[in-house]
Amino acid sequence: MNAKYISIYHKLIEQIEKGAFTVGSKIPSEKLLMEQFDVSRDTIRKSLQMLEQNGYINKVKGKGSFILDTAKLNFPVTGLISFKELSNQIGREAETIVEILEKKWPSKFIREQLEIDDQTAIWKVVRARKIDGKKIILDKEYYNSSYVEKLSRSICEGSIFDYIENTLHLNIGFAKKEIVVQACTEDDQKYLDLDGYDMVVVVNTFVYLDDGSLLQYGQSRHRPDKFKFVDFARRIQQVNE
Amino acid sequence: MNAKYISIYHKLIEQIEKGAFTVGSKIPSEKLLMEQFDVSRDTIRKSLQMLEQNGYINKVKGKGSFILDTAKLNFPVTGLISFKELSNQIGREAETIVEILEKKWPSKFIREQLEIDDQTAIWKVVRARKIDGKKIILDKEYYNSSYVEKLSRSICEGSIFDYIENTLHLNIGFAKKEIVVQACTEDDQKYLDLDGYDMVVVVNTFVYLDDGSLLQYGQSRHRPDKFKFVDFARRIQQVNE
DNA sequence: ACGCATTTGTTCGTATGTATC
DNA sequence: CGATACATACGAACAAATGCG
Repeated sequence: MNAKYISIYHKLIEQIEKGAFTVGSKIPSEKLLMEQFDVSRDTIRKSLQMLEQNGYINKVKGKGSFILDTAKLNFPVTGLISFKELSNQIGREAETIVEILEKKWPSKFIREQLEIDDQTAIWKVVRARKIDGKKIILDKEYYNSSYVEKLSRSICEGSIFDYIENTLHLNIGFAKKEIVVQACTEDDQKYLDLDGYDMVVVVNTFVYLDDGSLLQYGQSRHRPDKFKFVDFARRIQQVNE
Repeated sequence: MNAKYISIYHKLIEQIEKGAFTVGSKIPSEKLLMEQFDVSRDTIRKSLQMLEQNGYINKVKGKGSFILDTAKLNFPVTGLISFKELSNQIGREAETIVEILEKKWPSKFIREQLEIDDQTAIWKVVRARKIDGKKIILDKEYYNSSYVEKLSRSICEGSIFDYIENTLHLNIGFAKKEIVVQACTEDDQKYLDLDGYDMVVVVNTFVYLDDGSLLQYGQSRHRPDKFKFVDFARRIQQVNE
């Protein structure tokens, strides 16, 4: 079903995570991989480019592609990842409590964030996230109901993204996140176990569909001592002329 | 000097930022761009892929490539960018005060972070960053002296990265950043105008050279109300099999 | 210092698949 | 259905960096 280069990308990740190559060592050359997978160089290069962009390898001209220490780089937190995927990865007991679920008309603030008029209803979802018995994240999300017509409590207890992608068959395209720190609000105190902290880390998120339309605005509010964001970045190519 | 696709990438950015295309509109098709720049489709596609990855456009199969609202997406903060580049971009009066500059033997903590032994000297640089008259960022950086032999006060007052790339001709490859929030330390109180805040946002950074060797470990400590981090992410391709 | 083999980087060409309109 | 536009895949050639003898 998938493109060859994507399936090779996943196969290589599997090998890397299995420890088939030691950290700092070279992976087979493009020529060898071509033969192993019986594909063209173009296809292998696309797979390797994905590995490079996602921080698995570092390519050096004339030398080869080297495995990076993904454990040390504390992967992956950059990018779009849902709370459910995250809790699966960290392997800790996590629980989601749906505090509010309602379809309503948008306030001025939400109209501005979602770029809609007052004739477009929205779904408002507020969920507290419990890890190791403490409520440390408060997620407030607003969905454009033109794209998500119906939401239920049971969907919200699982992964809304799962529902959007696999049931509604909408394709998430990209997202913008903004991280700031704010004084905590009454809602934070009401829904979170703040443990004395008077500030929260706020991650504002705008999620767009494949075709560029704005699906969701969300605020993820974290207790400061439990927040961590990891980013992997490559140096942007410079102009030499 | 540069590769064609990189120079076309920069030319297209220039056009986009000049407002040659309106937000939400299509840019010329790959076929047209091929003719305009007189290059192959492969070259154009590489340029467009870079634009897409850096959040300038959104490509939709069968439709075209659409301009994203880069102003709204609040560019660019993701990725590697030095304080000097940043202050140029935001266009505010910014000043750097070099508080500490010394070559010394590494502590145990720094040895672990930089993955060196106690025979490798390090450069320690502490700089306060003043914006609009207030010291709001404290940068503590440690460089492996095997790569950076000499540092001077005047270099530190400008951009150390400039010096590393343009004078030492070392190529920065990639970096890992980690964002956390911590209680402020004595140093924070000593060097920053904290304005009553008792927490700081800490960005831990590991900067690697082209060949994968670790050049720098740094802590960038920010007053919480003045901190903002923006991230642009694309949905990672899923397995469909 | 030099040439040669290896490896990745860039560019071109061509063909076919798939989504949109 | 046909035209357009982007996606995937293969092949080929040369450039540039590296390592070795």
